[in-house]
Amino acid sequence: MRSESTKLTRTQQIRQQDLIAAAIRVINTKGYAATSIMAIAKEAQTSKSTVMYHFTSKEDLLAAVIGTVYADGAAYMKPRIDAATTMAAKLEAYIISNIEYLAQHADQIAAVHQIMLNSPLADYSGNAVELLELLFLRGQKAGEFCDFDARTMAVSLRNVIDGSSFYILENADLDTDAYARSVAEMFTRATKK
Amino acid sequence: MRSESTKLTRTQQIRQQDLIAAAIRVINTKGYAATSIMAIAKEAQTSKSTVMYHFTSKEDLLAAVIGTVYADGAAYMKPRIDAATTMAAKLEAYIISNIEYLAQHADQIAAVHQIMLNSPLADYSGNAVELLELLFLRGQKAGEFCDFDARTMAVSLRNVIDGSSFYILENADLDTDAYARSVAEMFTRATKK
Amino acid sequence: MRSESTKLTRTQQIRQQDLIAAAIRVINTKGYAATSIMAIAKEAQTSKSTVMYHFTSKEDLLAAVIGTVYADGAAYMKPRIDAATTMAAKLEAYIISNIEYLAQHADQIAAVHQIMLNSPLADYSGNAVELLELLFLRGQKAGEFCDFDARTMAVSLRNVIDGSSFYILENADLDTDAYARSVAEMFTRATKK
Amino acid sequence: MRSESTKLTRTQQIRQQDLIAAAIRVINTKGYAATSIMAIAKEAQTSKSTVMYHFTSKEDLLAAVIGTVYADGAAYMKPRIDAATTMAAKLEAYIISNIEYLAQHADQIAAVHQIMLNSPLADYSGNAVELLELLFLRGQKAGEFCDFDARTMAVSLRNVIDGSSFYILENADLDTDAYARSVAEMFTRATKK
DNA sequence: TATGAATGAGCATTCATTCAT
DNA sequence: CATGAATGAATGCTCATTCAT
Repeated sequence: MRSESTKLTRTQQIRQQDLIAAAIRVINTKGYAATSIMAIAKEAQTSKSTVMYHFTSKEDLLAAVIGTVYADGAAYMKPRIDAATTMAAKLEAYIISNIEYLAQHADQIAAVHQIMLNSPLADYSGNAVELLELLFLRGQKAGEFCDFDARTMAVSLRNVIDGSSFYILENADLDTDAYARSVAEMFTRATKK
Repeated sequence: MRSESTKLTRTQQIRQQDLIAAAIRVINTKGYAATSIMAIAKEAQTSKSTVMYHFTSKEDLLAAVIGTVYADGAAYMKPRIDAATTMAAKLEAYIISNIEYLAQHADQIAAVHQIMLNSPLADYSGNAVELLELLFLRGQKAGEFCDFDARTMAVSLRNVIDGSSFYILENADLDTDAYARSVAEMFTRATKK
Repeated sequence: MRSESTKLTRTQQIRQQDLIAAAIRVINTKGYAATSIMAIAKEAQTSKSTVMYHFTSKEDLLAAVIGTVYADGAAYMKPRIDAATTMAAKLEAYIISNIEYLAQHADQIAAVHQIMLNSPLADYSGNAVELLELLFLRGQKAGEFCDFDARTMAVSLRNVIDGSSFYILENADLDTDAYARSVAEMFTRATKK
Repeated sequence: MRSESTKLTRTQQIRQQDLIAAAIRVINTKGYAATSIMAIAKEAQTSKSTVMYHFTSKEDLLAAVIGTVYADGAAYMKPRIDAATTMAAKLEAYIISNIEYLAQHADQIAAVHQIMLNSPLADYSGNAVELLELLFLRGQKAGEFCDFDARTMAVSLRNVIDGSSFYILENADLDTDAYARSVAEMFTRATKK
């Protein structure tokens, strides 16, 4: 869709980020259905044509929104997971860092969810379930985890985390750290030997 | 909107069910955003006007989709949960009967989810979380469950179950009974003393 | 358009009059643009199809509304004009009986106006101007009226009378008898030798 | 609705005037009810979308039609009325200048009438009747006019003038100067002592 | 690099009309 | 006599996209 790796001017990058930010704001403010290029342009104080100039298509812009958020999320989580040595610790790090990231970027996450629910864009979450499944299998092989269906556990964990963003968004006064810890404990309990 | 009193002709009922089924198929196939009356009509092999003749508005049709699905879900689960005597057994019955129902009506459920996420049609799910929370609190008071945050657990369980319909839909060959049992075991382990 | 002189059943006549009355009510209540066959049917407590059964087309029904009102008006005015012997007296009788009729059937007249303004239905007012022009010419030949352009006078009088129905409708508390007399005096003055 | 500040491109102004002219033609040709955006677009030899691009809504376009017409009518009449010194002369100036203006812009005026009769767009005619009534009352107080109901006379004069635009439009070969003089004479006669 | 103009496709909805019963 | 069902055409309007500048 979008020009993948062509070098972008400094200004170009800034504009694109502006537009992505505007798109996120519009989605969360007006809802996905009302998120037209026109609305995004107005939010970013430019013209429709300018948005199209930078992204060539609506799908392209929306994909960029998803891409940006996913990359950020992974960048935040990876070092925290890597730092943990045992599989159980990695699981805990995964859950907590993921929910932390969610809580800090609730609006971006919500926007991404809306996009993915409405347009059958290439499944960016992609191998998230598979990677988790692998983590569980390794933990079982290492004797850290008890016996359970690794795939079901992986799917369930993703469902819990993905659902969390709505829960957090709807309960602004929630203690998200406590919530993250609760979920981590729950899965620790559900997996430990 | 639609006829309140069930004075519907035979043909009317049949047509309406046809159209509801078509709507469900379209939502699951093309996504909510692409679910236009035209698309539904084409799926049902009729004309746009015929759809409007039977439902007066898009919202009416969508509400009918939700309405037909929600009622019997509860009807299926309730006796199964009531039959269980301990809270732990009730939890297991809840999870298994819910996922069973989901599996048997996966496409309808998925469609309902999409409608409810995208349009603010009366929140039918209502107090599902609260009822679960109550179940967990009672189980803890009865000494059946260990100590955990009942609300987080309730939210997580609903997230896992709600997410399941998409998972089941996307994995047609999944052994849903085994999946239901896995999820039940997982929550049994996460809650048991 | 409509079956002109075929004998109508008693019930048929009643139904048709019901529907004409309903149409007038709808036009005055909801405005011409919202006057659909459906709306008329609802007002008359029947179905769309029944309206179509009695009138075959919307245009037909609307023409019937105009026809009914015009016939009534003429029936009311003619004896009063004929009773007058001089042309000046006929003019006065014309103006006063016309405005009287207008005042007593304000809603019907208003409906007719709306229909005629919106649909280019055969000009039912037809030769109203010509007949008036003739009256003026005869009055001038008889030496009752002064010298003026008979056509302009005829057109002006029709404009004044036609405009009156709106004025009467908008000023419910108007003394219509006094108003009718004022207009009659005005034209008497404008035409007398 | 439309741009308030007159920052319009050259092309924009031209296009807008084209479309306003097309709208007037359609209203007078096909009647208000048949005046759809599609019909206007076809008349202007463009597409529906282009009309919407320039006016954002049908109401907006129709309001623009009214707006462009109303202003200069008053501008044309006022100096002519002010130049007259007696009330009788003012009345004559009013009638003649108004019908002159009408005759020169018959189609625009007729279109405006149709729009205002059918949609409740701000009542531009406003206090026209009241102003005329005042003129008559002053003339009576000054001893120039005879005794008559000033309001009825005012309403009648407006009805005659307003009706004139249709009459002029339908009789293209009418000598409008003579017509204007006839009407003026008629009201002079009807009001003079 | 940015944008004004234009447009075709699509949307939900309304409506007059036809047809079979 | 009356009506339920069905439908094509049209309406105002939105939108992504193209193109010339």
